[in-house]
Amino acid sequence: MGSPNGLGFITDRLPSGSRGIAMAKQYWIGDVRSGVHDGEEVELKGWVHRTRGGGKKIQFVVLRDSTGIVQCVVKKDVVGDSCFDDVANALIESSMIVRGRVESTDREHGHELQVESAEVVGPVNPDRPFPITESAMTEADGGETEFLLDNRHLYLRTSRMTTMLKLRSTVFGAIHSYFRDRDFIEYQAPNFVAGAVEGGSTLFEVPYFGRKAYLTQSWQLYAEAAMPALERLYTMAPSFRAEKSRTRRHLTEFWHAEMEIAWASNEEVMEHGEGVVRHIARKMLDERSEELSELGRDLEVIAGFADSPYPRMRYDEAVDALQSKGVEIEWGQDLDYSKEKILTDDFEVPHFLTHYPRIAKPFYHRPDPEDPKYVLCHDLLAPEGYGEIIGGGERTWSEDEILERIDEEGTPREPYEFYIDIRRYGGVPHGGFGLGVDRVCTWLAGADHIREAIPFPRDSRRVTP
RNA sequence: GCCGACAUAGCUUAGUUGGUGGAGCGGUGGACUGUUAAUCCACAGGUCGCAGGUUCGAGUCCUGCUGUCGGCGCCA
Repeated sequence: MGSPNGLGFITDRLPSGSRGIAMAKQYWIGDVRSGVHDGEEVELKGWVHRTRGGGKKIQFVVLRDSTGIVQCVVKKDVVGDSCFDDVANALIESSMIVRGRVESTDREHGHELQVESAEVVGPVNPDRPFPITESAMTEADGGETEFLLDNRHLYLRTSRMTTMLKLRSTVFGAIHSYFRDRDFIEYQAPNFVAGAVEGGSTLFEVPYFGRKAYLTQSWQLYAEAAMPALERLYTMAPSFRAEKSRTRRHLTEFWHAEMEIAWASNEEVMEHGEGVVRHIARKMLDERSEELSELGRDLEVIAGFADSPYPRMRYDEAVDALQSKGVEIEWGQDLDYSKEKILTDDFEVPHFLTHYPRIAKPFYHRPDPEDPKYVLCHDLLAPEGYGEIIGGGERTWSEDEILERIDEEGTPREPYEFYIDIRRYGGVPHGGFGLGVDRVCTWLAGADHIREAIPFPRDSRRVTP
């Protein structure tokens, strides 16, 4: 059974009182299910997952904590009348402390608790029973009904969502460890910004003491400012896009893992993009194989994401490939999702698309010195129809070139003066990428919708709960 | 911004050519007692999203509104 962070027995890592901290909880259901407590007296603290029986002599309570569920057997002649009635009256999601002996059995869970005493800590009022019922879960079948979205704060406790949140934690941890193990400095950019970063129409405007400010769309421009100071830097932070997107890949608030690296080529940035995604897949297998299986994920497929090299394809090759499949596309057009999807059908692992036409990409992408019709950029497309998970490339880094690119786009220079300044004082080649963390979680979990992979999804129609 | 669906009990839903809205889960009461989505019996729970219209009669047909969902564009 999965422990909270997938590293083995929970109790081994929580030495009681070793740091002078009173331990709130000593025993974990995940450990009980692993068998380490067989024959021992334990005290379990958790929530009622389900009750069965509830008669005159014996009843069964399936107790849940963050590490799993276990059946507790409550017999009237053992616990006494009053305790037996308290347990019988405890509805689903009541919190409870039970004490008793762990017994190995050949029944369903393999281990169960013979309860000697029990107390309800936080009861549930029968006038307002826990609203997430079996039918709500079964019918939704992992999907996201309006009801479950409205009750997201309660849906979080269900096994599917708990599993998702654990996978998500592993993805976040893997991204940090990838960059930190390679001497990247974690660096924070502001979330309130004054000007547009890209495509001003997708900015969220917020009142700011009589002025207008915006929520950041990306860490990138501020990362470039720190690039001459730190040389190798990364972040994981929310980004905000006011897009009325109604797709299974978009949120208005999403977690953005971004990196920037000095003296680097598009090629080197791509190596890190591939590296971090493979590292995430590897960590998922190491720490969360059980959770992946619970969600129906084939571990062999995930192993492919961790071990196989990611192919690269130039934009021109992609256009040829699409045209040979009879897709209508003209050179210079950006590749939208429907076309990406057709391309990803040919691959079993993520693959890169590089060298887009400069007219299809914003000014900060550096034109290819070998053929300035193209820019040195890359997108990483996840297979299985999950689409783009990374966008990055080399930055326009000389003052002349950045001014030329800004002017040809018709973008005003004024808001970008600080950005141009970076080029005026010792500009160097550099690059970076942004990775959609929630998209990676969605893809690796095999979820149908990005909303399933984040605790409180935000889109154009929902900011609650 | 564009296109397309849907809205019935706390939840998931059935509801025929328009004729007094049913079920499963959850809740309550009872039976049963080593149950595994426990089972069995009974009870409670509905302004059929809102507002108009057609009709003798509307959950059902029409119009508008609101909300939600799905897809496209945009992107991570």
